[in-house]
This record gives sequence, C-alpha cells and structure tokens, in this order.
Amino acid sequence: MQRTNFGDMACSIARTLDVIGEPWSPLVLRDIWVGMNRFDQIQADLGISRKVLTERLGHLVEHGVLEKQAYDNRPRYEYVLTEKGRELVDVLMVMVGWGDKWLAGEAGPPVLYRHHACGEIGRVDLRCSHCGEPMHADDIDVLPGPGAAAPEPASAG
Amino acid sequence: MQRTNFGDMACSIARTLDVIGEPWSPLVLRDIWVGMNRFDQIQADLGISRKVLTERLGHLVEHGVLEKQAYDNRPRYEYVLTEKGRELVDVLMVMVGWGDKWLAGEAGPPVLYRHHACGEIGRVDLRCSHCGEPMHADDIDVLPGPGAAAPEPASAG
DNA sequence: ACTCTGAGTTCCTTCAAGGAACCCCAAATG
DNA sequence: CATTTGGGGTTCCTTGAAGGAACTCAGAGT
Repeated sequence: MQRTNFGDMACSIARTLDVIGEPWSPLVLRDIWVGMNRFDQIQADLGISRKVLTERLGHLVEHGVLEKQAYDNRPRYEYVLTEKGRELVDVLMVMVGWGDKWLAGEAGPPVLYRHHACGEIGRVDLRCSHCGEPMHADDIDVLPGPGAAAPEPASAG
Repeated sequence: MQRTNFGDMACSIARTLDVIGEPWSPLVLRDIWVGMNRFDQIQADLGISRKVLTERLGHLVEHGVLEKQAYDNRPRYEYVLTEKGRELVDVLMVMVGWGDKWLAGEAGPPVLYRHHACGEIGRVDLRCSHCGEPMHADDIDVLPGPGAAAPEPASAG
C-alpha cells in the first residue's frame, strides 16, 4: 500500500511510520509486548494472513525493533522486543490512552495498566523532559532542528 | 488496504488505528497541527494524491478528529483539530520522540519542541498519571479491564 | 466572456492485503 | 522404517486500495 517511501522524509513521524506504519504492524508489536512471541500464536490471535505476518515480522526485525531467537533444536523461533522495540511501545501506550478515553464507550477500557512503582491502576501522562510539567499539542512551539533539511544527497534544495 | 476492520476489536490500539491507521493519516494530522489547514497546502506539502487526501480528510472529519470550516463566501474550507484531534497529537509527539532518538542519525532531529511552561527545548516523557514516576513498557502489568469482551452482539463468546 | 484559484472527482494502472492451499523440517509414534 | 504432528513459513490467485494525471465546478476578479 504505502508506495510513497516515508523513511526518506525529514520528519520523525514519517520515519517512525516507515517502521510501524504498515497495517497490522502496531498490533503485531502489541502481541509480542504482552507475551505472544510465536508465529502461529500471533497469526491466530490477530487473524492476520500468514503471508502478511511473515512480511511484517521480517520488516520489524530488519529495523531492529524485534529479534528472532531460536528456542529449540528444531527450527522453532520466537520474536522478542529489542531495546529499540521496547521504547516503541511508548507509542502504543499513548494510543491506548487515547482510545480508552475517546473510543471505549460505556464498556470501559479493554485493559488496565498497573504501575509497578506505585501498584495502582494508571494511565500514561505526557510531561516535559525538562521541567516535568504537562506537555501537549498546544503547550509547545515547533521549531526547525539541526536535521531540518531533507537527507537525500541528490536534492539541492 | 486495511481490509480487516480494526475498529471492532476489543483493543484500544486497534480502535485508534481505525481512526489514524491508514497510510498518510498521521502526516495529514501533523500538517494540520502545525498550521497547514487547506487542501492544496497539505497536498503540495505531502505529495499525497488528491484522491487519497480527500478520503483521509473525510475519514478524520467523520471520526470527529477534524472539523471542516468555511473561511470565505466562496466554497473554500479549512480543516482544524477538534479537542479529540488535539489529544491525538500526543501520539504524534511520542512518535517524534522515538524517531528523533532512533532514526534521526547524525543530522539530529528535524524539529525541536519549545515548551511554553519553561521556555526550554524538551521532549515528551511518559509518566504514570497516578504517582508521576516514569511509565514504560516494562513498568506495568497489563490487566483485563471492564471492556475486555468483544463488543459485537452477534458473538456469544 | 475569460481567466484564476481552491477544492475536490473521475478514471486508469499498479501493487499490496486477504485467503486458502501447499511445503519443509525435525521429532515423536507405531 | 513409514507415518503423523506441528511450527514456521511459501505460493498463487483475487480483490481492492494507492498513485497519478486529467477533468469538473463554483465564485471572484478584470
């Protein structure tokens, strides 16, 4: 689907989409995060086509988000999150927060997060890494950074 | 592309993907967030096909993330974020944080965020809404919530 | 009347998602 | 030894979405 290559844009959103922007990828990541690490498990849980799952897993491994590990003498593998992948789960957690608030309806959220540090049910909250105060869409100015120019050497502009 | 309907799953990630999971949607949202509110502006900025842009804008309006407002007597419109849409930008901000860290390379981040509250350049940081301590993939247990069952009335299981 | 501009539609081609069947390998089973 | 089982994929075909260019429409300006 994604014919246009988002990875080449000078935009961290586009680049991130190049890694998990394809259909199913975030759900595959979620499954692996919550402990469904094998091909058939994920395939059955999501109802995804085996062909597409193969592709997605390969793509995520290629981008260093997952690692493929043998777990038997037989050719048996499981997929686990790398550090890069574990940090990508942040994005999923924020998606959960938004979905819980705006899309869950009367039934309430499908899952709850119990925070190890305090033992309580909580949600993620976005804060400024500098001052610790809330940081949302309207709380910031977006300024050009050092990597603002497109990274393609062919483009002179 | 997204033949499978994610919106019917009992999962806030899947439901959120049903709103912004299609290709280009997050980038459209970003453009509107940073002040590119008109059709031709967005089309030119992203290089997206006009047909697909029409579809995406319609979808986002339908889901209450954007509002279409007339800005002239002529049939001229601009798209603005609703409250629901502004909160969805949280997801983009976290994607930016991840992309900046893992994909920006030597050139550094394409954009910087200046936080109004402290005036400094900062990133978003995920914290527990309950205790304020950091909250990431490994800091929580995922428990079934009240909306854990699938919402389809046809399914007895 | 003619042009310009914003905001889409229409139409055609190409490529990805869905789906089902098939294949390979190693171990267990008889 | 032949057969089954089960994980982890491939192959192949059909459908439908993305890309892209051309076309439309409505109102203002000249």
